[in-house]
Order: sequence, then structure tokens, then C-alpha cells
Amino acid sequence: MSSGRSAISREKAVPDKRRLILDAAVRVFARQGFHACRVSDIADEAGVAYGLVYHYFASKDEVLDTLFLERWNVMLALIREVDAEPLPVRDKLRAIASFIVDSYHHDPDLMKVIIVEVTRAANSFGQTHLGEIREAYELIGEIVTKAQAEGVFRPDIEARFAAMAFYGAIEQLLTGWIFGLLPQGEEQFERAKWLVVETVCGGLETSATGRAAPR
Amino acid sequence: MSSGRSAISREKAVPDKRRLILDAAVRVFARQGFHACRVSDIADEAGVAYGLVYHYFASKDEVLDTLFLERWNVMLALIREVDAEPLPVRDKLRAIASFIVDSYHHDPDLMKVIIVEVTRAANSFGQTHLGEIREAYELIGEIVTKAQAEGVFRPDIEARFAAMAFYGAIEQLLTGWIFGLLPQGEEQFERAKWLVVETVCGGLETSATGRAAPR
Amino acid sequence: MSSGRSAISREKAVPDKRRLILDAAVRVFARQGFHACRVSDIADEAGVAYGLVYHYFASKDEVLDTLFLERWNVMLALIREVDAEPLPVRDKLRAIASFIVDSYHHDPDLMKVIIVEVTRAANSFGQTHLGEIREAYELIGEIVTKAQAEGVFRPDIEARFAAMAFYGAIEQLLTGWIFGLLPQGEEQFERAKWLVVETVCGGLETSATGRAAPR
Amino acid sequence: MSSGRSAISREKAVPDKRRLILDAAVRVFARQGFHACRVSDIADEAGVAYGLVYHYFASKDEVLDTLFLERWNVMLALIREVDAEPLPVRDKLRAIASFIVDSYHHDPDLMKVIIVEVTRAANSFGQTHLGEIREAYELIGEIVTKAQAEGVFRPDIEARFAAMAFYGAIEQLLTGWIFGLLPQGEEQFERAKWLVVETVCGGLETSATGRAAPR
DNA sequence: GATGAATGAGATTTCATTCAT
DNA sequence: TATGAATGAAATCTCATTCAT
Repeated sequence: MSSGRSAISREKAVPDKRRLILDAAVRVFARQGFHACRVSDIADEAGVAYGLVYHYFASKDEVLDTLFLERWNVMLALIREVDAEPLPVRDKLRAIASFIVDSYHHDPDLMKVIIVEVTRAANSFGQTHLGEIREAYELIGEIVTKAQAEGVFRPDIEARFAAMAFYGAIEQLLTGWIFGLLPQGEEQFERAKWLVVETVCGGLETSATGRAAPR
Repeated sequence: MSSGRSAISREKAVPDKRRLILDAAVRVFARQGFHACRVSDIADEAGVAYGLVYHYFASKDEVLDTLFLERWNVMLALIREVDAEPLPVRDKLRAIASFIVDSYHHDPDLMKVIIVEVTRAANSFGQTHLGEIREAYELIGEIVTKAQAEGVFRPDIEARFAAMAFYGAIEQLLTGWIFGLLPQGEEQFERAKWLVVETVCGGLETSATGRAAPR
Repeated sequence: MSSGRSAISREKAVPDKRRLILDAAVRVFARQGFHACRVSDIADEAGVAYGLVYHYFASKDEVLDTLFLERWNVMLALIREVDAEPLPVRDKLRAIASFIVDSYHHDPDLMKVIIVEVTRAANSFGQTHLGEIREAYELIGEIVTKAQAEGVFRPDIEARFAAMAFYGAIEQLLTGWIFGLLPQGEEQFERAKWLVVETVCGGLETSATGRAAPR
Repeated sequence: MSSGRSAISREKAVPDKRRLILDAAVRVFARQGFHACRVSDIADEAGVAYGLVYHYFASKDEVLDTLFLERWNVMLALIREVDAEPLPVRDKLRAIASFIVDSYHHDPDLMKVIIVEVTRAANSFGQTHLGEIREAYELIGEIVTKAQAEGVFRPDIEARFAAMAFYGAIEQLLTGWIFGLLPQGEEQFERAKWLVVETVCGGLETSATGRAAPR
């Protein structure tokens, strides 16, 4: 989740106005929240005229829809990609956790918007994008299912529950950073990737052996 | 999280109007979302006049604040209580997971409102109640810290990260139910309590032994 | 305008609630303005229950109507009385100016309310009490007319204009005190009575002679 | 006070909407009073959409503020201008009285609004514009002070009291017209200018000589 | 007389969206 | 493409008044 947006804008020396608006919207949505901001705030932040937002987007909703889908689809692609490779399950989950944490590292505002305004918004955008959101959970669930089939993961914890626990743990870490409840920084982000995989795969208990922390 | 509200209303054959409004607000917030509903929707749902909402609450915000604090404080009390008892860490975490899942079982609307409108709402009510939210995470963190000191939990996974992972896993299960992505029912709820503790404490991997699923 | 209200309340050791409400209303209207205050503010200030205001008065308007009429009728009575006596015109005008200034001295809040909410409120209470207001101006006009007939006052300045100028000058002094634009105090009030009569009768110019300031 | 508004709108064949709204507001405020009218009344009177009032003005208050300041500043400028010229005090006061009366003649609604809603509104707009209101009184007071220094005006009547009496007399004449208590018309207005100056400068008494009424 | 909960019409203000230029 | 004035539906909140006790 670290490439898309900046890559696109890097391609053009003069970013087009549409991109300008989307990038401005991320900052404004993150700062004020989707409901609390006005379309004029987005236009002001982007330095474009009010009506131009409506030239490129049919509505305020569509701006958020676009932002969400751009990112979420990159994530879905990555999960599929990871799943297709012949890697140990820990590496697969590690790759997913890394991707999400890196996404936050690269563009915390965008991830804040996605988490706060979409993935938990059961009455608005969460419903709209239920299909995409569900797909992510299911893809992760499939990874778990395979690991169970291979005997690496316990079969008594249903895959879809496990997938939810895994994803929920990551999202909660991001929530902690977003709310300022957890320390941030390059080192913290790296550590978080290891921690979440270690916790969910290895468990917090000491019974298991030979798990070394990174570095 | 299963006693307070209903207990109070059970004490009176004729529930007071204030309670009526709060209970109606839960249903309306859950159904439409805080932003999408009007104060008149709450009044209509409660069967009272418009202005009475403002007789008892200074604003629409205060209605949600009240609902959140009523419930959250019960949870904080329970966590403190659990922490004070001389129980194994698994039992403590199990008690917390049980409490939250039971809360959802008893009053799914209220828990939906709390999760959707407060604990993830970084720009509105989440900020307002940051202190209470943080406290819950910290209390769980302390339970983990003690388990680490006792040698039951690994010391290399920081307690506050572990606490976030644990809480995040539970909240994600509730989110799954709220979005209709996970099956619900008495049995599912019981199983979920076991699963989340098992996942976080024992880990998903098969290396550990002798963990029986409930029932 | 210095007797009525206090006289009434002095008659009873325990003032009746109706009086309590009226006196409280004066303070509240003066402090916040008629429109900006709520009926509950009056009740709170009076220390009585909300509904009691409506037991004694049909509406919020009626409270102000009552206050105004109580005072204004005393003033009308005084002007009539003064006019009936065989006094020089200066003494008559002096008596009227004295009465109004003393009224302010004794109960500035009430006079503030009367001036701010009634005598200049052309679209609300001013219209309601137009009859009483007009009568005051006409009574003063009659005093001027007589003075003209006696040859003491110039006949070329129409009596009703002169009456308006005289009354307007006094009301403006009160306005100055109400707005904090003129210094107040026993001495200032006494001086004001002399000044306004001297200005209107003798004029500001030096041509006339033998006019000594009081004290 | 006779130029500004109409001049501006005369410059454009199609008056801008902002001006349209201000002019409509004058009529509506004068007809119904500031408190009794709704913003939609202003919009309807102006023939524009509801929201346009808020496009140009932050609030209903700001509409009145704008109207008051536009006019009052013209008056302040005139008083300063008059004061700077080497005229006899009678001519200066005559110019001021003329200006105010002409303002009423030209736009009685606007002057009604200013007097009824601002200069006597001690708890609302009067306080907001206290600085500007005070300045007018003080400027007139300075004119009186100079006349006293020149020996034309009696030194025993304090200048600021005299200024208040003078201004109050004029405002009361306007109040009389506003309430329909005094006859109006070109001739009446001309006569009023003379009367008020004559009353305040020369006094009502006959002792002084050689004062001819106009025409 | 006295209380204050209950009512609901109505006000201001906001802001997504449209549209003429 | 680009602009921002113009629109008007809809929301929150206020508060005078009523009424059961």
C-alpha cells in the first residue's frame, strides 16, 4: 500500500487537477472527518475552484469512494499475489501485515480515512464497499485454510475467525497510532509487523520455543 | 455489559422518559447511524415529543455521550474487578472477551453504536472519550504485564501492543457480526470467546499441544 | 416614578409571588433584554417555579405590559397633577424632568426596560402602548401651549415639537446613563434636571442673562 | 445621509444581489422589526434564494450591522467635515440636524431601523456598536465645547450634556414620525431642522429676541 | 396556589449540488 | 476545463405555552 498514489503523481511533473483534488481530500478527510468537512474545504485545500470538484466527481461520496477503492484494490491485489506464491503461512501473513503497516507509514492520512470512514462505517461507506471489504477478509481466510490443510495451523480455530482476529489486530495497531495511543516511528512500525504475526501465529504464551524478536 | 440498562428499566413498571429516549436512541443510531438520523427520529422512536429530548439532554451529542459512558464505565469496572482477582491470565482475558461478547449478545445495537460511532471515530466522539478508551487498553495492558512478570507470557512482545492486538481481535469479531460477515447465535458467541483467547494466548500454530475447543 | 413598586412591596413583609415575579422580570429584562431572556430566567431570578409565571400572567408579553403600565400611569398622573397647579412653566417642566430622573435614580433597571423595550419599540410594545405614550407627549405639549398663551414661551415653535424635544432630551440623558456614556450619581442626577430645563427653556446661547446653575 | 446607498445602486443598471439583499432587509426590518422577521422574509423581499443571504452575510446580525455601519459612518464623516469648517455653531448644528432629518426623509425605513434596533438597543446592537455611537455624541460635544470657548455658548451647561440633549431632541422628532405621532412632509422636515436648532440654541423662552421662523 | 415535565412550532444556519458563464 | 454565485432542502436547537399533579 505504499506505491500507488505517489507513483501516479510522480509520473507527471504537473499533477492533474483530479489528482490534486483527491490528495487534498485525503488531508481534509483525515483532519476533519468526512462529515465535518465541506466540499469547499477540499477545493480550498487543493487550490482549485469549488465547482471543479463536481467536474471530476459526481458527489462528495464519490471522492471518498475513489480514494478507498484505489487503495483497497491495491491491497486486494497484493493479498492475492502473496497467496499465490509458495510461501510459508507466516511469511504470507507477514507480507500482508507489512503491506498495511507500510501503507500507514507512507500515507497515514489515507489509512486513517479508510479505517475511520469506511471499514467501520457500518451504515454508510462500509455498506457500500461491503463486497471489497469482505473479499479481503475472505482472502486472508483462504490463506489460513491452506495452512490448516498443510497442518501448520490448528484446525480447531475456524479460518474466517482467525482471519478476522489477524486483521483486527493490525487495524487496532493502526487505530492506536491514529489516536496517538501508541508510539510511532520507523522502528515501531517494523516491530509492529513482527509482533502482530508473532502474537497471532505463535501466541503470547511462553510454552512455545525458539521465537526470536527481530534485530 | 449485560446488566445496567435493563436492570434500571426493570425496576420501574413505567420507565422514565429519559430512559425511553436513551433506549430509542440506541436503536435509531444503530439503524441509521449517528449522523444520518435526526433528533426527531429518536423522539418518534421513543414516542415522545421532540423537545423532550432537549429537556433531558443538551444536544444530540450528549445522548451518544451518555450511552457510551454508561456502558464503557461498566466495562472498565469489570476489567478492574477481573484484574484484582487472583486468576490465571487466560481466565482474565477470557472474562473480558466474554463480557464484551455477552454485551453484544445482549444489546447488539448498543455495541454497534459504541464501535461504529465512538471507538473508531478519531475526529469526533473518539477524541471526546479518548481518556476512557485509553484506560481500557491500559488496564488490559497491565494484565499482560503481570502475566509477563509471572513468566506466563513472553516478555518480548510489549504488553501494550499485545493488549491492542487482543482488543482489536475482539472488536473485529463484533464488526464481523455487525456487518453480517460472520454467523451469529448463542453457540457462535460462546465459541468466539474461546477462539479469541486461544488465538492470542496459544497462537494459531500447531506447535503447542493439548488445547481443546469448548464443548 | 419613585414610589409605586417599592411602596407596594413595602406594604407586605412577605411580598406576594406576583410582585416577586414582576421585580425579578425587571432585573432580567434589564440585564438580558426582553427577547434574549427566557421565561425560566424570570422564574429562576424570582425563585419561583416555572409555571407560576403563567399562573399570574397570561404571557411573557403581559409581564412587560404590566411593568410598563404600572410606571407609565404614575408618570401620567404626575404630569396631570403638575399641569393642574398654578406654577411657572419652568417649574412644571422641572417637576417632570425631576420625576423621570428620580425614577431612573430609584430604579434604573425599570427605566432601562421602559425606554429600551417600549418607548422606542415601534414594531412591538411601542405600538401596543401607543395611546399611553402619545398621551404623555400631549400632556407636555399642553403645558407648552399654555406657556405660549401666557407669552412666556415663543409662539413660533409649535408646542408638540417643543414637547418632543424636551422629552427626547431627557430620554437621551437616561440613554447615556444606561449605555455608560455619561457619569452617574446623586450630584449628576440633580444637575441633569437643571440642565435639561435650562437648555430647552433658556437655550444654550449666552445672549440670555441671569441663569445660575444649581448649588 | 442621503447619498450612499442609492448612488451605489444607481451606478449599475443591474444592482448586485448583495445590495438587493441589503435594501430588502431595510424594508423588512422596518416593517416587522429585526426580531420578528425571518431570514426568509428578507430573501423573499429581495427575490433571491434563502441561502444567498448566507452567501453574502455570515448571519442575520451581520446584515443589520452592515446597514448600520454604512449609514452611521457617513454621518460620522459629515459631522467631522462640518466641525472642520469655520462656521458659526448654529450653522454646524443646523447642518447635523439637516443631515439626520434628510436621511429620514430619503430613507425613513433605514433610519427607523437604526433608531429602533441599534441606537437604543442597549442589550444587543447598541452594545456592539457602542464605539461608533459614542463617537457621534463626542463629536457633537466637541462642537459645543468650541462654541463655549468662543463665548457663544454658555459655559455652565456641560458640553457632553448639551450634545446629548441636542441629539436626543432630533432622535425624538424622528421617533415621533416613525410612530405616526407627528405630521410628516417636505415642509414639516424643513421646519423641524429649524425648530430643533432654535430650541436648543435659543431656548423656548421669549426673553431672547429677533428669531424669525424659516420661510 | 405551586410545580416542572411535556409539547411542538418555528427560527437560524449549513452545505451538497446545480448551473450560467 | 474552470469558476463561484445561486439554490433550497434539511438539520439542530430554542423556548413560549400547556397541563397533569
